Parts: sequence; structure tokens; C-alpha cells
Amino acid sequence: MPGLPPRQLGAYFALVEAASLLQHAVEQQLKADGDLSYIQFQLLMRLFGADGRLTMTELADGVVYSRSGLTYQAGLLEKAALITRAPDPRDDRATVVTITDAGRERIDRVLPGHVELVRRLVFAPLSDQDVSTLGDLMGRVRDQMRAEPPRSAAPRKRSQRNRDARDSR
Amino acid sequence: MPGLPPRQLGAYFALVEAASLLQHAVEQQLKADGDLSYIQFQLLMRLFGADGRLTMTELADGVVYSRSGLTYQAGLLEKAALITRAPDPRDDRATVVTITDAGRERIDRVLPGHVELVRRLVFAPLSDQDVSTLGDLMGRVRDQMRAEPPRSAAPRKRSQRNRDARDSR
DNA sequence: TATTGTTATACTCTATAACTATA
DNA sequence: TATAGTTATAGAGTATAACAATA
Repeated sequence: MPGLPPRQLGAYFALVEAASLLQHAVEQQLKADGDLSYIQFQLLMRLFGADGRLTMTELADGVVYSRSGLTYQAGLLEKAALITRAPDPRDDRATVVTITDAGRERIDRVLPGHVELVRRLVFAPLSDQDVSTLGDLMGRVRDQMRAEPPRSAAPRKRSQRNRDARDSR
Repeated sequence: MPGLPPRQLGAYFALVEAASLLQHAVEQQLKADGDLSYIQFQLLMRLFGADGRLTMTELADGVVYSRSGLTYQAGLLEKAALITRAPDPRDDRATVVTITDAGRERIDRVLPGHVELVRRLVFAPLSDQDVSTLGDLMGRVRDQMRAEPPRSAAPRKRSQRNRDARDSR
């Protein structure tokens, strides 16, 4: 790949391939153990860690890239009785999402296998020091991406549509 | 997340979120600049780096998780005239995939923006030393995952009906 | 018998645009 | 006018199973 020094190239490829393998393995595990997609798991975990209730937009943040995508996933979770949706008393435009007991149970059911898998796939070959370092590096990369104006440097020439969708969040 | 020490938890979350953001940003760029999905880009890159021709199974390795998925993507690339498929003279079961001039041109068109994006999103906040370290750590994680018995250890898949029946008890 | 690849099919997910309703 | 959320719909991608041909 011209334009990227070998060191960076290697790091980039390792990152991409590892992330792809990890995502695939995790999806298998969540599906098998609790019939959840990764996104559904993330949404439930977010509610789990937020004392149970969040508004749709709060819930979406960082997990899903379109409003309708969240509505779709929330619809599935609601149909499975893992969450409920109700109007927000404080803002009649918003809807508050609440995790149900069944939702918590589903997380409880899935989590041990998930933790075990992550431990085996990503942390097994790393020392405690390595883990700290990795957390630091990836944390910086993540923060960089969060801070990036998503489309700013993308060539203006081609499609205006893609940009609009992202920018509107 | 019970069962995972805070350090590991932080590293895991940073990794997952960064990977998700990166994937999304890269897909936008490839689509906008060259009308390619990430997978199609990876397949073309693989051919690009392999002196032009590979067998379907060689091509699939590490990029795609099912045979039919590769056939589908190869079909799209062939329809776009970025690759050709022909019987392998050395093994009549196999088919050899070859990148076309148009395929190379497409890569040439997409690569500058891609490199620029990756540089900005992942390498900007890292020193040269950091990059080496990251490459080392993620390389080890990747190798660990490659070594894992992919499906053999997973519990036999149940049918959807069985799962429903059990869940409703 | 095992392997390579394709096809048929059904399913999941994503995203745009149009819409309602409230701030 | 802007924001929160839903719906309709269309398209992209994925995976399993059945299949044909070759090793």
C-alpha cells in the first residue's frame, strides 16, 4: 500500500483483521447463548449500566448510525420483551426505553460466555502491562475518531447524501 | 461488566468502539470515492498484492466467512469488470480470479483517500513508537484468534424452534 | 469421500425520505 | 424552525442447504 510506511501498514492490518475476527466470534457467541445480535447486546448493556432507563437518542449514541436503525432494533428488543418503550413525561417528543427483568436475565445469561470469550481471544496473549498499554493506545484512537468532524476531510465532489445523514446526528 | 477487571474492560470497550467507528468511516470513504464495499476493497487489495491472480478459496481466506458470501461478492466485482473468473488449469474444480486493469485503476483511485483517512483517524494521535507497539499487540491478538478452533468448540447449533420452545418454559 | 464452487432461498440489517408531533 | 421518533420501502449482505463436478 503506497503512502503508508510498513510499520503503520502492519498495525493497520492487524487491527482490522483482529477486529473483524473478534466481531464475528462475539456475534456467534451472543447468538448461540442468548439469541442477541451484537447491537442488541450493546443496547441492553447500555441500559443495564444506566440504571435501567434512557431516551432513544441517548441510547443510540455511538452504537447505531441512523435513527431508523435504532427504531428497528428497539422494536425487536421490545417484541422480545427485553425492553419497554414509553413516552417521556419531561419531553413529549421523546420516548424512554426501560430494560425489563427479562432483559436483565438475558444479559446475565449471556455475559459469562461473553467474558470468557473475550478473555480467551483478546487478553490471553497479553500481559497486564500490555492490557494497560492497549487500553491507552486504543483509547486515544477512539477519542480521535469521536472528535473528528465525521466528514470534514472527505472529498466534497462525490455524494452529498452520505454526508447529510452523518452530519444530521 | 462483572468478571472482567476494569483495565481489561476499558481496553475492550476502546477496541470495540474504535473498530466500529473506523469501519464505518472507511466504508463511507470507499463508497464515496470508488463505489466499493470494504469487503470488495479487501478482495481487490488481496489480488493487487498477489500479482493479480488467486483461487477463490485463497481469496476468501480471512476476508469472508462463507463460501456463498464470496461467490456473491465476486459476482458483483465481475459484473463491475474489476475481476475475471476462469477455470483453473491445474485443478478443474477451482476457479482462478484475476484482477483487471479496471480493477487496478479502481484501487488507484480509492487508495489515496483511504490512506489519508487511516492516517488521520488512527495514526494521528500515535507516535512512531506507539505504532510499533500497537502493531505488536494487535498482531499477537490476531494470531491468537487465527489459532482458535473456529467452530469446533462451539456448541452444536440448535434450531430456532428448539430455542423458542426452551425459552418459553 | 472430500473439496471447490455455485445457486436458491430466506433472513437480517441498514438507510433514505416522508411523516407526525412536540419544543 | 428544529428536534424526537416512527414507518415504508428498497437494497445490500449473509448463511444454510442442496447441488454438480472434480480430486
